[in-house]
Amino acid sequence: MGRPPCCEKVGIKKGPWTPEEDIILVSYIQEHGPGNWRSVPTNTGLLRCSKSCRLRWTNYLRPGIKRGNFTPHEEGMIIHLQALLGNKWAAIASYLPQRTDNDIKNYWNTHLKKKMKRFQSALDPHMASDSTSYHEFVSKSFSSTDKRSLDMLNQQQTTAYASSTENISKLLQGWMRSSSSPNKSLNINGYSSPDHDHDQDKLHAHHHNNINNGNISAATEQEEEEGGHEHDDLISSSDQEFESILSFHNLNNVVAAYNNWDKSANSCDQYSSTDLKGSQTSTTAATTEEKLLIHDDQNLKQQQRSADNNPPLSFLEKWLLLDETCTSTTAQVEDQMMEELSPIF
DNA sequence: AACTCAGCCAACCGCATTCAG
DNA sequence: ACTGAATGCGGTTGGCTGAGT
Repeated sequence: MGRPPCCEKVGIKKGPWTPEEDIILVSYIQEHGPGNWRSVPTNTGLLRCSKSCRLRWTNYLRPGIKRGNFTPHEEGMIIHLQALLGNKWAAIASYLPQRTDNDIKNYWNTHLKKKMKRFQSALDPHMASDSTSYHEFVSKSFSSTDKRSLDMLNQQQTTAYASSTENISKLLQGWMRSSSSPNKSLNINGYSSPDHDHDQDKLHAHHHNNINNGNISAATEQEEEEGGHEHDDLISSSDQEFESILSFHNLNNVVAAYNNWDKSANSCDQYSSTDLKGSQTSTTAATTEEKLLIHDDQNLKQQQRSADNNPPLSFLEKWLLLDETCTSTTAQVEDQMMEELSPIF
């Protein structure tokens, strides 16, 4: 016969997780590692279904998850990947390891889809003649070479847990806060670090400045050339930003920027590697996370080795890979990128 | 101050695939 | 080889929150 049932339907708790439950789950996974979800509710005493435990871990408690404040860079990646892969959120999330598929899916449904709609409706009068949808438009911007690049990238990388214990410490801090101030809402969103959010806001604002400082995309240019000013009002600033994200037309600038960027990416790789080593030595307990860290370091080295044996990466690969291996200095690199790629972003 | 409404997001549901027995 | 549970994944929903009236 098959396996015994994973969990009984009766006595299973549903709804939002409490900080106490989170702590129980996190400490169990720290001890035993993620996986074997069936045994989690039994061994922890949590009145949750194994499925619920796995979801809670992967979507919220897993270390290294970045929450909220999607950067324009991430937006661009999501838009391109969605155009390429469709609603394969797990596949898209594999290129953005700091984001969960649920997070990306939510962000797409609540923000990007609307932007797309506005963008499309603003462009429609021009697109109507050749029935080009935004999907086709984006796909055209994204060459078949890039599709191959994505496949290559998928083979090269393994999904890696980020090296920080940020989430767990936030969890503990949030729990301490909520314990000491019972009136305070136990809203799990409260775990997010205000400093982090602040930095993200600054970064976001910076990107917006760069974007809004006069980058006219191909579509807008086309409109101007055709004297289609009647739709100017329809294209909001966010649409312009959006078009900028989609536009890969100024390839000369891309190549120039890429050459410079390549250097920063290399130094960044070193950075992340030493970061990992540093964090390994600084922790004393041999936690599961440490094991994952060591695993990650090995993966990183393996990636670097395999990269040495492979042909030069395309611009897109660098873009994507950089985001994977260099999260600690993403802000710096993005700033540099935004300056260098100003005609595009 | 009270109410309504829309936006957002965590979590659930159900289907498809994988895999243990 | 077969069965059925475990797992993965995408779609959907319920409840919270803040803005508007």
